[in-house]
Amino acid sequence: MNWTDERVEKLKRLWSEGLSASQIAAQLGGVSRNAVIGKVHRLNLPGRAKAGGSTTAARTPKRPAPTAPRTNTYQARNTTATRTVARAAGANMVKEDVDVDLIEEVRNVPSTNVVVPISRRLALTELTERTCKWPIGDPMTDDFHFCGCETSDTSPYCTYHGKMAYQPVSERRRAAR
DNA sequence: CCCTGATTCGC
DNA sequence: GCGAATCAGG
Repeated sequence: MNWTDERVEKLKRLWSEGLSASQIAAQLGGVSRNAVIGKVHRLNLPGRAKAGGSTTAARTPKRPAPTAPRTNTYQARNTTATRTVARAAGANMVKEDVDVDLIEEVRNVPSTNVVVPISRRLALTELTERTCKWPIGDPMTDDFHFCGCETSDTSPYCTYHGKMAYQPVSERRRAAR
Protein backbone atom coordinates (compact mmCIF):
# COMPACT_ATOMS: atom_id res chain seq x y z
CA MET A 1 0.00 0.00 0.00
CA ASN A 2 1.34 3.40 -0.58
CA TRP A 3 0.90 6.68 1.06
CA THR A 4 -1.35 8.59 -1.23
CA ASP A 5 -2.24 12.14 -0.30
CA GLU A 6 -5.62 10.92 0.77
CA ARG A 7 -4.26 8.29 3.08
CA VAL A 8 -1.78 10.72 4.56
CA GLU A 9 -4.54 13.18 5.23
CA LYS A 10 -6.63 10.58 6.90
CA LEU A 11 -3.66 9.57 8.96
CA LYS A 12 -3.10 13.13 10.09
CA ARG A 13 -6.72 13.56 10.97
CA LEU A 14 -7.07 10.37 12.94
CA TRP A 15 -3.76 10.88 14.70
CA SER A 16 -4.77 14.35 15.80
CA GLU A 17 -8.05 12.94 16.99
CA GLY A 18 -6.07 10.81 19.36
CA LEU A 19 -6.66 7.40 17.86
CA SER A 20 -3.95 4.89 18.57
CA ALA A 21 -1.60 3.81 15.84
CA SER A 22 -3.17 0.39 15.64
CA GLN A 23 -6.64 1.81 15.34
CA ILE A 24 -5.51 4.10 12.57
CA ALA A 25 -3.81 1.21 10.84
CA ALA A 26 -7.09 -0.68 11.01
CA GLN A 27 -8.99 2.18 9.48
CA LEU A 28 -6.55 2.75 6.71
CA GLY A 29 -6.16 -0.89 5.98
CA GLY A 30 -3.18 -2.51 4.40
CA VAL A 31 -0.70 -1.16 6.86
CA SER A 32 0.58 -2.17 10.26
CA ARG A 33 0.61 0.00 13.30
CA ASN A 34 4.37 0.20 12.90
CA ALA A 35 3.90 1.63 9.47
CA VAL A 36 1.59 4.22 10.90
CA ILE A 37 3.99 5.17 13.65
CA GLY A 38 6.87 5.32 11.25
CA LYS A 39 4.90 7.58 8.98
CA VAL A 40 3.85 9.80 11.82
CA HIS A 41 7.47 10.36 12.70
CA ARG A 42 8.55 11.00 9.16
CA LEU A 43 5.83 13.56 8.84
CA ASN A 44 7.07 15.17 12.00
CA LEU A 45 3.65 15.00 13.50
CA PRO A 46 3.57 15.72 17.19
CA GLY A 47 4.10 12.54 19.15
CA ARG A 48 1.98 11.48 22.05
CA ALA A 49 2.35 13.49 25.23
CA LYS A 50 4.20 11.12 27.48
CA ALA A 51 6.79 8.72 26.20
CA GLY A 52 5.88 5.08 25.93
CA GLY A 53 2.72 3.59 27.18
CA SER A 54 -0.94 4.12 26.94
CA THR A 55 -1.71 7.70 26.34
CA THR A 56 -5.28 7.31 27.39
CA ALA A 57 -6.32 8.11 23.90
CA ALA A 58 -9.81 8.55 22.60
CA ARG A 59 -11.03 5.10 23.35
CA THR A 60 -14.41 4.02 22.32
CA PRO A 61 -16.94 6.43 23.75
CA LYS A 62 -17.84 5.66 27.26
CA ARG A 63 -21.50 5.38 27.83
CA PRO A 64 -23.59 5.46 30.98
CA ALA A 65 -24.14 2.56 33.29
CA PRO A 66 -25.70 -0.64 31.98
CA THR A 67 -29.00 -0.14 33.69
CA ALA A 68 -28.40 -3.46 35.31
CA PRO A 69 -31.57 -5.48 35.00
CA ARG A 70 -32.75 -5.53 38.56
CA THR A 71 -34.61 -8.60 39.53
CA ASN A 72 -35.70 -9.11 43.05
CA THR A 73 -34.61 -6.79 45.76
CA TYR A 74 -34.89 -7.97 49.25
CA GLN A 75 -34.42 -4.93 51.33
CA ALA A 76 -31.76 -6.10 53.67
CA ARG A 77 -30.23 -3.92 56.28
CA ASN A 78 -27.88 -1.35 55.04
CA THR A 79 -24.81 -2.90 56.47
CA THR A 80 -21.44 -3.56 55.09
CA ALA A 81 -19.25 -6.55 55.55
CA THR A 82 -15.52 -6.73 55.39
CA ARG A 83 -14.03 -9.38 53.24
CA THR A 84 -10.38 -10.09 52.74
CA VAL A 85 -9.30 -10.79 49.25
CA ALA A 86 -5.98 -11.54 47.64
CA ARG A 87 -4.97 -9.59 44.63
CA ALA A 88 -2.00 -9.86 42.35
CA ALA A 89 0.04 -6.70 42.39
CA GLY A 90 3.17 -6.84 40.37
CA ALA A 91 5.13 -9.80 41.64
CA ASN A 92 3.48 -10.27 44.96
CA MET A 93 0.10 -10.99 46.30
CA VAL A 94 -1.50 -8.31 48.33
CA LYS A 95 -4.22 -8.87 50.78
CA GLU A 96 -6.64 -6.13 51.28
CA ASP A 97 -9.86 -5.67 53.11
CA VAL A 98 -12.76 -4.66 51.04
CA ASP A 99 -15.97 -3.24 52.24
CA VAL A 100 -18.85 -4.88 50.55
CA ASP A 101 -22.27 -3.43 50.36
CA LEU A 102 -24.58 -6.26 51.31
CA ILE A 103 -27.56 -4.84 49.54
CA GLU A 104 -25.67 -4.63 46.29
CA GLU A 105 -24.63 -8.22 46.61
CA VAL A 106 -28.12 -9.40 47.25
CA ARG A 107 -29.36 -7.50 44.26
CA ASN A 108 -26.79 -8.77 41.91
CA VAL A 109 -26.82 -12.43 42.69
CA PRO A 110 -30.49 -13.16 41.96
CA SER A 111 -31.33 -16.46 40.38
CA THR A 112 -32.74 -16.04 36.91
CA ASN A 113 -31.08 -12.77 36.15
CA VAL A 114 -29.12 -12.82 32.95
CA VAL A 115 -26.74 -9.95 32.58
CA VAL A 116 -26.76 -8.50 29.13
CA PRO A 117 -23.36 -7.03 28.34
CA ILE A 118 -22.99 -3.45 27.24
CA SER A 119 -21.91 -3.48 23.66
CA ARG A 120 -18.77 -1.52 22.97
CA ARG A 121 -20.14 -0.86 19.50
CA LEU A 122 -16.95 -1.70 17.69
CA ALA A 123 -16.56 -1.46 13.97
CA LEU A 124 -15.39 -4.46 12.01
CA THR A 125 -11.91 -3.05 11.72
CA GLU A 126 -11.64 -2.57 15.42
CA LEU A 127 -12.19 -6.18 16.33
CA THR A 128 -9.27 -8.13 17.69
CA GLU A 129 -8.85 -11.73 18.65
CA ARG A 130 -10.42 -11.14 21.99
CA THR A 131 -13.28 -8.86 21.29
CA CYS A 132 -16.72 -10.38 20.92
CA LYS A 133 -17.66 -10.66 17.28
CA TRP A 134 -21.39 -10.89 17.78
CA PRO A 135 -22.97 -8.66 15.15
CA ILE A 136 -25.60 -6.17 16.19
CA GLY A 137 -27.97 -4.37 13.88
CA ASP A 138 -28.51 -4.42 10.18
CA PRO A 139 -25.31 -4.73 8.16
CA MET A 140 -26.94 -2.53 5.54
CA THR A 141 -27.34 0.41 7.84
CA ASP A 142 -24.57 2.46 9.33
CA ASP A 143 -25.46 1.71 12.90
CA PHE A 144 -24.21 -1.79 12.38
CA HIS A 145 -21.55 -2.82 14.82
CA PHE A 146 -20.20 -5.65 16.90
CA CYS A 147 -20.56 -6.41 20.57
CA GLY A 148 -16.87 -5.95 21.19
CA CYS A 149 -16.86 -7.09 24.78
CA GLU A 150 -14.06 -9.20 26.12
CA THR A 151 -14.28 -12.71 24.79
CA SER A 152 -14.63 -15.74 26.95
CA ASP A 153 -11.35 -17.54 26.64
CA THR A 154 -10.58 -18.27 23.02
CA SER A 155 -14.21 -18.06 21.96
CA PRO A 156 -15.08 -15.54 19.30
CA TYR A 157 -17.84 -14.32 21.59
CA CYS A 158 -18.23 -12.99 25.08
CA THR A 159 -19.84 -15.29 27.62
CA TYR A 160 -23.27 -13.93 26.93
CA HIS A 161 -23.20 -14.18 23.17
CA GLY A 162 -21.37 -17.45 23.38
CA LYS A 163 -24.45 -18.85 25.02
CA MET A 164 -26.64 -17.41 22.31
CA ALA A 165 -24.52 -18.91 19.60
CA TYR A 166 -24.49 -22.28 21.21
CA GLN A 167 -27.68 -23.15 22.99
CA PRO A 168 -27.43 -26.49 24.69
CA VAL A 169 -30.44 -28.67 24.05
CA SER A 170 -30.88 -29.29 27.73
CA GLU A 171 -31.75 -25.66 28.20
CA ARG A 172 -34.78 -25.77 25.99
CA ARG A 173 -36.54 -28.94 26.88
CA ARG A 174 -37.74 -28.84 30.42
CA ALA A 175 -40.81 -31.05 30.32
CA ALA A 176 -39.71 -33.38 27.59
CA ARG A 177 -38.02 -36.37 29.04
C1' DC B 1 -0.61 -11.01 28.49
C1' DC B 2 -2.73 -7.15 26.49
C1' DC B 3 -1.80 -2.79 24.79
C1' DT B 4 0.74 1.84 23.75
C1' DG B 5 4.36 4.85 21.14
C1' DA B 6 9.60 5.33 19.97
C1' DT B 7 13.76 3.95 17.62
C1' DT B 8 16.70 1.54 14.73
C1' DC B 9 18.31 0.06 10.44
C1' DG B 10 18.25 -2.94 6.23
C1' DC B 11 15.84 -2.49 2.25
C1' DG C 1 10.86 6.79 2.32
C1' DC C 2 9.28 2.61 4.23
C1' DG C 3 8.13 -0.55 8.01
C1' DA C 4 9.50 -5.01 10.71
C1' DA C 5 11.94 -5.80 14.61
C1' DT C 6 12.95 -4.26 18.71
C1' DC C 7 12.72 -1.56 22.76
C1' DA C 8 10.44 0.67 26.68
C1' DG C 9 6.57 1.39 29.35
C1' DG C 10 1.48 1.00 31.40
